[in-house]
Amino acid sequence: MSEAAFREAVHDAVLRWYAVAGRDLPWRHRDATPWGVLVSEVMAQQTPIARIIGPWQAWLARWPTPAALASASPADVILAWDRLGYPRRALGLHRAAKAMVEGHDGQVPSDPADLRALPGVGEYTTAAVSSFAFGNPLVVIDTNVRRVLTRIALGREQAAPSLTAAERALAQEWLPAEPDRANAWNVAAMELGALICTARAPRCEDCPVRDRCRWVAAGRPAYDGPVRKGQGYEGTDRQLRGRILALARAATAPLAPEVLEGLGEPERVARLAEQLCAEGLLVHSRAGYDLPR
DNA sequence: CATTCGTGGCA
DNA sequence: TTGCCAAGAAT
Repeated sequence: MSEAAFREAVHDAVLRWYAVAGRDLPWRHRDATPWGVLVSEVMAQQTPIARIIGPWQAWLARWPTPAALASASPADVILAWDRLGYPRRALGLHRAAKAMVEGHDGQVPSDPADLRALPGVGEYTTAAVSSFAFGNPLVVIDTNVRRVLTRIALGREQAAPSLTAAERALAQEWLPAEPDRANAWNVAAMELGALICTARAPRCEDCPVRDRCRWVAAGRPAYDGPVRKGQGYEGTDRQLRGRILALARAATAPLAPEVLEGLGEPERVARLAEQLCAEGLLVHSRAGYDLPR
């Protein structure tokens, strides 16, 4: 069997699997707008899908268009983001909404270059919105797709720590030529990685391509490559920033200095609070630190 | 190219 | 119990 025929056989099996096993996520509905798709993609960056469904629905109900969000205050945006994590994403979405009002007639741009220019929109999100919202079949490469292709096509457990040119070429090679099929493959490959071909404890018994997967055929050999550095969280700046912002979200008035003292060394707390101000997540007035209301 | 940037659930 | 990791982007 040629490599092209191998790919096509995998496509067929995964697409058939997706048709019956794919999740009914709200941004996949026919009435979902490009704006809804964009919001879902930004929320999903490094945050589990299960945790964003509720917030996504609330967000779209409150701000159904880029113009609606552009009119909100940064504080409302940060509060609505709640605890999805990496709150700079919320500010990025807010700035992106303003940019769409200013430069794109209040619409999510369909031109990939215009999408890519929006704050918080990188290579992945550009491709995802292009494919899922506009039917423009750019190759979508996220952590799921990387893992799926690494296992099925290369027979290895994990992809390299960072996306390589070879991986991009592989994913492009694996993208079906026919546009509709390419778009369907993009979402189906991601879904397979999310539900079956998971990082830990993959459910190979339930995999539609278990009989074709080169990793399974090789006996599921363990990852043999550069050691990945764990994220680490306890005691980090990230943790403390999160605590500062959590206090600000819960407060209805500027945070008094003594409130912040309990979080750690005053110098460090002040440094991080100032950093949060520089990023637009807080403002510093005589009364103390507060959300940018 | 390596780091930084939240939060929470689960093996 | 705790380390791992989840639809990345920016620097």
